[in-house]
Amino acid sequence: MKNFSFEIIKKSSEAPFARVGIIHTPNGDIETPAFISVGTKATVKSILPEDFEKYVGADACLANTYHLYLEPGNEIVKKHGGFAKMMNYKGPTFTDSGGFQVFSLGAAMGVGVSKIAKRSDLTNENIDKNLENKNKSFNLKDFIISRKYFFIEILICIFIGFIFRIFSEDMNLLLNLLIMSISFFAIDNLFFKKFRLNNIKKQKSLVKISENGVEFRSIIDGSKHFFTPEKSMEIQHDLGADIFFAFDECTSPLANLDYQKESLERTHRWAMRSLSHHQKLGASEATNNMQALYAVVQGGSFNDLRKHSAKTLGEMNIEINGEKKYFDGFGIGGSFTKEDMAKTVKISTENLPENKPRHLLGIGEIEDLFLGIEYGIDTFDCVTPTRLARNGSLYTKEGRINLFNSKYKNDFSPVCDDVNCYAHQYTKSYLAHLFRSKEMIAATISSLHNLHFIVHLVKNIRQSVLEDRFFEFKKEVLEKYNK
RNA sequence: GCGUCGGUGGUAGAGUGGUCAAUUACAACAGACUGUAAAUCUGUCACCCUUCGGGUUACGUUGGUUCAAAUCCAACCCGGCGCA
Repeated sequence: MKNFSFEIIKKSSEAPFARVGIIHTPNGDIETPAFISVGTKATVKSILPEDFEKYVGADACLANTYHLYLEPGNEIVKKHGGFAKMMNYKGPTFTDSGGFQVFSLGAAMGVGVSKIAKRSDLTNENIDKNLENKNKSFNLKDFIISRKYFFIEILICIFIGFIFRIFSEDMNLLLNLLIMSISFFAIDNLFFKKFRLNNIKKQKSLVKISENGVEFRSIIDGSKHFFTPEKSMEIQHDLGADIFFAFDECTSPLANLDYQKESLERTHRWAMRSLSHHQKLGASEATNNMQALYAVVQGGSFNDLRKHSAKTLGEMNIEINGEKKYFDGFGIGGSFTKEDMAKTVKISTENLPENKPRHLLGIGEIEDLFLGIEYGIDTFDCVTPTRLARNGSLYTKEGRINLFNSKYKNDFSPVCDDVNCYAHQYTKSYLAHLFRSKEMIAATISSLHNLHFIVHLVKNIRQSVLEDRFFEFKKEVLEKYNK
């Protein structure tokens, strides 16, 4: 059984940052660049773990701390000997720290913000609105809109106020107003409750961030849980992945510079606490392995912050018995616009130590994979292939298709023209039928296909770097895909 | 034959005098999805005009009452049930 290490086999002669390497882990090697499939709750959704190994040909998979902590609970996972054993998966594994849920259940909750923002959304107005949402829990406008007969209620109250005035003419105006407002709430609650429009109510954030950590509300039952960097480390030690991440905050793309700065510094302090607690915990009790810990570079779309973050985390260390312990690798996280992605990734990687692996968190569209590799990314993970697959979208060399479109009812061509792909043996028409009739294996076949497609695309990009024809391959693939 | 209940958009099924081109669900047709609140979500869904908006025809058929009818009345047609 090997300990964690990373070796670079070749640096691209064309793209100055691109490289080919191997990450050695106790559970096998990952030939980089590689796409890591996501299996949030210790299952790659809709696929049997054995089929995942057999048909996808992926090098590794990634699970999530927050989700496994809530269900079935890290103690239970630990008793299985880690999540990989639990799901009978034999390859290398990752766990995410729960840092992404700080965003997805927090700033993004019910607001319709994705971590990849469109530049058009990044107006000052939206950024201000984002701040407002954070500061205000009561919104007068929503209060009024949600009451269908608000003005009738007001009229009734004014009428009541009027009557009171008639009966005692010397009544204090303030008292009169008080009576009116009390009667408003009384009437509102007694008679107009059923006319409230609840769908206007925004869903509230499920997280509260403080210096010490993050208070989460369970998405399952609403119960309160407090994550600190130490707690995240402990859970991830129980989950027993080969590679895991320091607890961080994934900020909203709508956050302004001041907030990004404040959050970044906190994420750095959390990184230090993660590193030190990881060393204190030692080898994972679940697996008896010393896991590899990655820090997460943040800083949004701001160049200075990204550079600062990469440098700080790259140098961060803790001295144990006279030996300095550093992070084993680095994740690049956070949010940015599509346009800023290249710049952001480049600034991050060029300021990180060269001999350590870099993982681009949650990125995985076709163009982005080329982009990431071009700028020195070694591993990716992304939910897109499996989520799209479940929703009826498939990757093809000619672009993405939606199998729900009526034209596929009569399309008898194979789902995939790669004979090595499991989906090759079925027609699009059949798969379209499975989707329309809501049959479960629609998701299975599609997920196998999409994962196979992406995993092998990255493998092919790796090969193209080895053969010094990265740009040629990129052009060939993207031209066809975006046609 | 008598009695009784009913006939609403592709389907199921609300509405029972103006707020109704008609709630809702399903189906259909599109779109979205980037460290998984996601087998999810959004939009369109009578016809016409250029969007706001406006116009036309529509709740079995025909006629009536009314300023106003899917909604009330009458006759007819069709269906379920009960009795002969």
